[in-house]
Amino acid sequence: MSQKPRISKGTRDFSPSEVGKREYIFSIMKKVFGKYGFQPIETPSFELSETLLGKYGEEGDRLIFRILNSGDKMLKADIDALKNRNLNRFSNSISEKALRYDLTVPFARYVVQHQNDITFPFKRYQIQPVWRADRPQHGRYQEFYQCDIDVVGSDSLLYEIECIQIFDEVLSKLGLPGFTIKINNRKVLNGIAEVSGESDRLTDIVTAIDKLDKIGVEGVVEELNKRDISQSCIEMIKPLFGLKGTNKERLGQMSDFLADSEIGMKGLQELSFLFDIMKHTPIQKGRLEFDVCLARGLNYYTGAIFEVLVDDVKMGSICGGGRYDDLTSLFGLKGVSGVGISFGADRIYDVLNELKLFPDTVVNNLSYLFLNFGEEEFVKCFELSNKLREKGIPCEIYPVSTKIQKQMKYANERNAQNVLMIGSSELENQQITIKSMESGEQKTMAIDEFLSQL
RNA sequence: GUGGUUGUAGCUCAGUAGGUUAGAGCGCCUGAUUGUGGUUCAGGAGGUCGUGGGUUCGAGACCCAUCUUCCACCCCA
Repeated sequence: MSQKPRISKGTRDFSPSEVGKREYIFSIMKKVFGKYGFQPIETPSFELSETLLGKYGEEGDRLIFRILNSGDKMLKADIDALKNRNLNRFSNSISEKALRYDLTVPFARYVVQHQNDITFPFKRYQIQPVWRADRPQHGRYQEFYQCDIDVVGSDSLLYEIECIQIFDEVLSKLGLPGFTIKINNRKVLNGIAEVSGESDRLTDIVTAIDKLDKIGVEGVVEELNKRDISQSCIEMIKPLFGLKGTNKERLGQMSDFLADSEIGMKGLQELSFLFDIMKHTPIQKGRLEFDVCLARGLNYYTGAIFEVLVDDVKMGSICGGGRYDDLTSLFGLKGVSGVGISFGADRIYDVLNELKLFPDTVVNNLSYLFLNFGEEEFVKCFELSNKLREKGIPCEIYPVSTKIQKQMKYANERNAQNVLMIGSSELENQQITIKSMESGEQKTMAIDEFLSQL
């Protein structure tokens, strides 16, 4: 009985060229992260449910993949809870583990659990897949990679600066011609809420403003109305949506607006510091931009927030991040401030693909293919293949002595750069024929000469 | 989670109003070409029409369920 091959909703296979491209992205990231002193960690693909549940809000809990208990543990199923439609209780009775939903919460757990072994400030990066039971859409999957870097245990603004440097360096190294690094500060948003007399409605204001890109000024106003924000407040913050001028000018306008808010002014101070320091740093392809309307949905941010947009490509943000003050307190460790950023691997992949920025070498990794002309010839090729591999040159031998036409076709499809031929005449004269698959040219030379020119 | 949308050969898609044996292009295999690929020509293989029910004398087409795809919302990378 054969069955139709299928893969689960929202997942993808990655073929050799795709993995090659992805690894290329990761390798550049890792190199840059390492240069700034970040070290890799990994956490398990699944955690105890209690570690994850309740950390992402009600909406988030719904999207966490849960792992069904197996064996006798199934007997713990709380049938009464099911009958009473108490689904939370029922699912807890049949599941005690869940797939990782993001890298931040497991990281917080890790920091608290290993607090005595860690030297603070602790700088780590983590590149692993995460899972969400979301409904798939273009660019949204149920399994995808996250690349996070975080520093915990210091509230120094130095680390905000490093985040900006890393954004710039990674994305420039990947070849992006231009991108905007948007910066804002939650304290500024706090100040806005405070000044406009709605400080207890911060979350509502933030989620509404966050949609500005998508729904425009009128949309945001409507959204604020829907959320019962007072008219006077709306009128007051509306002008902020259209701030003009340089970063410095905009900061100036904001400082007029926030003059009466201590926290707001603190946020502006932090931002000014960042922009001042960045003057002393060579920045490559990125462009720093202060955007008061940048909000980011996540609620745990308390200081700087970041988002990166690529120029001239229709795509949402490819990176994001920010400062959070109390993430580890969820697991009982208080007073540990952190700042972290995340690279959207899938989106970056799509952008590089669209802009054709992947180098050829990422995909064409087979330098030489030996054709197979028979047993004796094969032995010679085998010897030579070892020598090429000693030099780190990727090569392969065609496995059987079949029609040359077929072997050439294989070379073509494998994207081999060159074909090596040792037939009876070459064997007799200790020679080798090299054919370039791109130009079609070929030449015959002594085997020793071939080896010495590699 | 809410509303909509899609599914026919390996891929992209035709298939009229429900009516014989479900088609095309590309790809694949074989040969023209036993030491030369990406071009050409000739031939060939490949489909339980997503799955399960139902309506009908008869279903790829109509109805229901389910899975999947894509889209909008919620949310998010």
